[in-house]
Amino acid sequence: MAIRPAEQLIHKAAWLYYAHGLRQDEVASQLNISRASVAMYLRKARETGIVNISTSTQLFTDDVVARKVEDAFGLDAVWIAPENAYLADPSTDIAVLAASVFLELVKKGDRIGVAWGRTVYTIADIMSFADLQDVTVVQLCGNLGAPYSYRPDQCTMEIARRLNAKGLNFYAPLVLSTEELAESLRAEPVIRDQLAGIADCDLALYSVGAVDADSHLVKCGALTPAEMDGLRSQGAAGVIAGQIIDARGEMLDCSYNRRVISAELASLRAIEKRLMVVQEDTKFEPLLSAIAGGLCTHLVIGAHMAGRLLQYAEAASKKAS
Amino acid sequence: MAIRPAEQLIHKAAWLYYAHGLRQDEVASQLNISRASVAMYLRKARETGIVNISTSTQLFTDDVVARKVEDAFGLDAVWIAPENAYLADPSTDIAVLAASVFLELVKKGDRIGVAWGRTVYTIADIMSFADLQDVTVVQLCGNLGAPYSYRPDQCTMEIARRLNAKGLNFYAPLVLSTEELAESLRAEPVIRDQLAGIADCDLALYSVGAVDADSHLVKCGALTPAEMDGLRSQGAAGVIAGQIIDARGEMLDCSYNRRVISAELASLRAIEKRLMVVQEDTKFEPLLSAIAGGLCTHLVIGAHMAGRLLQYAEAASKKAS
DNA sequence: CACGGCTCTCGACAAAAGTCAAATTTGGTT
DNA sequence: AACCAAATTTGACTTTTGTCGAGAGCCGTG
Repeated sequence: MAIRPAEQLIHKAAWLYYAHGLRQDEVASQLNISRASVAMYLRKARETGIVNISTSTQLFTDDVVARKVEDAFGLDAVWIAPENAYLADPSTDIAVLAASVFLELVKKGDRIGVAWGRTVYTIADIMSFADLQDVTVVQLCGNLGAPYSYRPDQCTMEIARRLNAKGLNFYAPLVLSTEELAESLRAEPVIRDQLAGIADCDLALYSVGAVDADSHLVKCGALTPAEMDGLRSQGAAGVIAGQIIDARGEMLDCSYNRRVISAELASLRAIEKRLMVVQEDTKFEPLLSAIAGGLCTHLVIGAHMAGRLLQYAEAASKKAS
Repeated sequence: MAIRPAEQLIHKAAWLYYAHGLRQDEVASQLNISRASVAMYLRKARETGIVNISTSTQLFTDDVVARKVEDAFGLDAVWIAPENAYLADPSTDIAVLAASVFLELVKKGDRIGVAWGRTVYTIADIMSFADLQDVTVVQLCGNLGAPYSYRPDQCTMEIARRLNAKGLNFYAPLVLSTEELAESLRAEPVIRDQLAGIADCDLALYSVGAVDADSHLVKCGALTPAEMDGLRSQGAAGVIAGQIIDARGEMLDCSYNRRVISAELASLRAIEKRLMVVQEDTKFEPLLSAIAGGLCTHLVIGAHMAGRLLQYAEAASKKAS
């Protein structure tokens, strides 16, 4: 990377420009360099996280609907991206919101668990940079081969890079061919330590997957569409960190789950802040299961999904009374 | 202030521009308003603290000298503004740095004590805006009349305004004419509560004053130059929140101090983070006294002052050995 | 209902910031 | 010492942003 004096210059330029409010040409003459260089330094400063530009996500929690969802499902905080008037692509809006919320939740010294999926990767991709030297980002589940562009380790590393944090990868496959092999691999010191360290996280970031042929598990070849169907008829309701959960949010008792190397649900529940982000409206049932299983304390969803959740909660409470 | 829909628009504009990275004209067409309005909304968003632009103060603590000062005086953190190559007015640089450091130290839910003086007011004046709704800013000392533009309550209120926080003022004069009156006023429930609440603060912001005719105490008429001289010969070494301290950083035993309504030193010491900012090089002795009295855990000073502190510490350790 | 007084909005211009290819410096290697 | 490759810097150009006065809309009041 850049050597010492360059770092220094970037910092000085950022300081004069953002803190003192000088114009770029003023900064340039102060530092005896051209204005173009100043512009470049400033871009680097933003990319390095030396300067931080963050917008409050207040408005998205202030929403009445968000409050209702919090109450109905006993969640700590809910953010709702208004799907209507905003952007062409609503799912981008959810990801941008999720990235902001994530950065708001991260604190110095934190240990962060990151799972895997299109949603998580999208978030990592649009997340702005920050300078959190003493943060550790740990991978929550084993790796999957290359056919897909967003692999578990990539999610972890990309987020670590953006935060200027340490990334801790999982050097094991997500799923193995026999239960015995998975068992012995889990007993390996390297893997065991990594798994044990998950419960020590302060914050987790994941989504929940649907149990259908579109799932990453199918696309990556971990499961065939037929196997997926079979699991569904056995009660599979969602996918968390590469593992199949049932409607109560508990691990489904099946061979696949026993062959997987990933975070135990108990470890995930031990994490104080569990940020779940759901982009697709089709993931209603999986989300319900995850909430039921206590796998989520903080939630980022779209307006439509929020509506469905509320509708469901109201129906449930009516039936109860 | 602005009504609801306007707030909403500001927020949306800020969101699309800063979080999504759209251009102003794109935001304008999204929201069906002119680009000029977008520019105006964005300015308001910055002024309201809906968007936060902060630059890391890392570089100023990373300094070797800063480390040495920390070690020599047992301080938690020291920031040094390099006085040479930067700006025309070095004292502005210290204030800007102090404001950034202050904003970095403030956390949600904090209670902040603010004292009074030119330094504090300068910091308040250049501090950028933030949106910390659940923060309380309390005034550390009684009020002084109007001849001066920066009164204690103004310092408090201005900082509260910038943070979008609650301001808690002190409705009592800083200094009274008799000790008896001060005594009874301190016993008043309103005042007593305020004084008692100071020890509950999480963060304090103050400077230290010099004991000379330039002091605010003299300029505001609380003391005459002659009285000031007298106090100095009695051992006065500095001014903290309107009170006179001696070289050990303890309250000087004098009539003036007994007539003052202000935070007790013990309350100040009970505050976890005590951020002291010193702009003028002439305040070397007062600063030493304040440090000696444990009135400061975090320190923002200029390079020259840092040099003098180190020189002093080295001389002291040499004598000791 | 017409009249100020008020804020909000817009168009046009000026100022500032971003970009890119060419030139220059830097650091390392033969 | 000479050379090359990579990184840095710059000037010239384009795009984007800030600003200001004019005009439009919106009350409460006489």
